[in-house]
Amino acid sequence: MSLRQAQPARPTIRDVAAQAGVSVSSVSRVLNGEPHTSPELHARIMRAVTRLRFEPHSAAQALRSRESKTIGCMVSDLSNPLYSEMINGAEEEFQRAGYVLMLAATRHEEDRETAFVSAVRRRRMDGLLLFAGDNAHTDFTGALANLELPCVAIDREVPGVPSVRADHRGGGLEITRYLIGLGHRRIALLTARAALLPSSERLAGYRQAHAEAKLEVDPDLIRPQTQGSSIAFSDVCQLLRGPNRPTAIITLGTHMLAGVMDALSSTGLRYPDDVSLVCIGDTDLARHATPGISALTWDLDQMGRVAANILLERIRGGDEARKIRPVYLPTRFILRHSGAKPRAP
Amino acid sequence: MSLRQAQPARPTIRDVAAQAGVSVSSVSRVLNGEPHTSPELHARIMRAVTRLRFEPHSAAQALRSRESKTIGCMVSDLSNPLYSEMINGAEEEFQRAGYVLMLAATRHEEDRETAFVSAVRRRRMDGLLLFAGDNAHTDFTGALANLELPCVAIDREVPGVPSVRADHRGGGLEITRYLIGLGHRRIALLTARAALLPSSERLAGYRQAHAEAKLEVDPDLIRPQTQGSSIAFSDVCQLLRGPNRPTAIITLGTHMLAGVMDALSSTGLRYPDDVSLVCIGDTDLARHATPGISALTWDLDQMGRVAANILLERIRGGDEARKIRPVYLPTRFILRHSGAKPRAP
DNA sequence: GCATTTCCTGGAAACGTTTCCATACTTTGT
DNA sequence: ACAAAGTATGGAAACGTTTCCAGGAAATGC
Repeated sequence: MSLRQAQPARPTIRDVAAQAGVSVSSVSRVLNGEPHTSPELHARIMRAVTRLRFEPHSAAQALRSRESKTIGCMVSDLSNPLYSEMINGAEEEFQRAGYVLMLAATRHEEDRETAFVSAVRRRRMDGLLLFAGDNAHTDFTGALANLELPCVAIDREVPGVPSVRADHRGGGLEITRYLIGLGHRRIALLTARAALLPSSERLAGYRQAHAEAKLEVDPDLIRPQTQGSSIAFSDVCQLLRGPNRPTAIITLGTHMLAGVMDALSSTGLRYPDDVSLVCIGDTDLARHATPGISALTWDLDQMGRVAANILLERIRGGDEARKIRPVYLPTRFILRHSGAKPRAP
Repeated sequence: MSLRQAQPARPTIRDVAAQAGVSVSSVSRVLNGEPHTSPELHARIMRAVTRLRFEPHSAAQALRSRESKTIGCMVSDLSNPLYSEMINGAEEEFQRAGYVLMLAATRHEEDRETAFVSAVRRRRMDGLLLFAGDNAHTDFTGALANLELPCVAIDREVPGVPSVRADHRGGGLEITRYLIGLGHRRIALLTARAALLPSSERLAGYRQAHAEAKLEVDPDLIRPQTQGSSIAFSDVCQLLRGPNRPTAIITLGTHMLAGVMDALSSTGLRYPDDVSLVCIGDTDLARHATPGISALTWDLDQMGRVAANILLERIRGGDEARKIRPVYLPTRFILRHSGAKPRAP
């Protein structure tokens, strides 16, 4: 008598075949819906399957058939609502197509990224969905190139990999134009590190708007943030207390708006009178702050779904799977009451 | 010449053995760090492994060794930040232990729940992490009982399954006592459906606080919400416009606070003067609304980690894996300025 | 110096599917 | 009526590991 309780052995396809009095191959054919199976055979086998509560062993299936019905999904941070909403949409599409999602959070560490790529290879996953990540991780993108696996990137540029992106450049352009149009000349930009595609794109839009208006960009006003609200807080305090302070702030990062608002109350300044504000993401905070905060947003759920479907298409090996030109989703600027003309100095 | 490019065959353990001039079993032993392997053998094999870039096929491993190094994770809604933060913590622990997370969003549909349990069985996952779900889904919990698999539930009651729970009862008690202490007698409770454990527990706390103060609970003030902010909005409007309106509102659901705030501005009422407010979750909105909103919260990341480690412990089959008494994590009440004495009627 | 144990290694049988091939039986075309 | 083509089934060989078993070499006990 062993310590570990002997598990009641699970039925195999062989048991089903025996129970139904047919061959193993017939069971496999019926279960996979192949043609050339008679109705009686089908019925007999299905009866045996339900009686024995047979469930095929997917490792065996994967081993033999060389597909795991599994999608890898790599994201820097699962708790970022921007990402989790996209994943939510993508997962729904994968589920519908019979795939299961395998998730890994990389926390922007290249080691974890390569480790996950390794897991993707060993597990023979059928596809890989990549979320925004650091462009500087070239070892990783190199490993990816050798992967020979259907991939789709979301808001990330990887050579040879098709991507789905929000039009962050256009969005950055639009909000900067808006602020410049109000009369602002010193517009601070709080953004994530430029190594992330959305940040660099928005920055490009910001610069373009300045160029159009023949304005110089003061590099001191561009503040890449490595973390969330805490860093934004001190950075903004410094900006606002310094000489020649900005008259508008664009905050382009999850949770960063909170830091900015802290900094405002800490310095005793108010929006929109003292500074104009524009943030990213149509969050509860942006919507319900008083006054409401103008926000740049786009359809996250949709973005996840689009990416998932492109990936599924690639896995199925459709001909159009060849094209790797990025797909762009539009951004939308929600105008609220956090912007005003700058006061005369 | 076939259409599909012939993939360069990946090396198998046999290739490694040939390359190193040893037997397949020796390669397996070395790779799995078993004892009784000489240093030279080890070196020769590792050299062959790196030269060939060998990566074991995990389906084959799973088939033979009967463990998939995979954890299933079932959650109703991935985009709910409460959940995604817990998952984030749990995933980190699993990653550290060499497991990969397989995720499924069930959207509270029992079909999807049972479908995922089936996937868990077919894929021979090593464990299952269950997030808050509908207690009424007894078919599902029944299927779970037959699963014979290490499980841990988070904020969910499943017979025979150990769980990790926040002390929602205590939290509900604390905030209701606080409001009663301020003098409130008509306290509305907006909560998710009572079929979810956190809701029912908080409701119990709410009732207990009333009982302690020898107060009747007006059932009309308890408003289970099926959806997010939109429903809360109309429900609160109705409550506030009706006769004998509540003097305090407890909102216990993600995004529900936003709906309540909409309802307030729509009815022209203000907090804390006209109504006191308490919400769940230390969100950006609660923190930065003016005035700040008192919130009931707990450590989500920690909760995910604790659950993950209990599950890992169970998988390893430790003796103490037997105990299934729930583990409780404390809640914390963050007092801000959304509460005041009710005005004299 | 011989019997026993311990250490290292190789051979081969699983694990549970899918898929190729062969075969017996039908149908179709002429 | 006979060849050819098609349909339904079974047998057996993969797929790539781990693990059991056996056996030779080395170390240990007397």
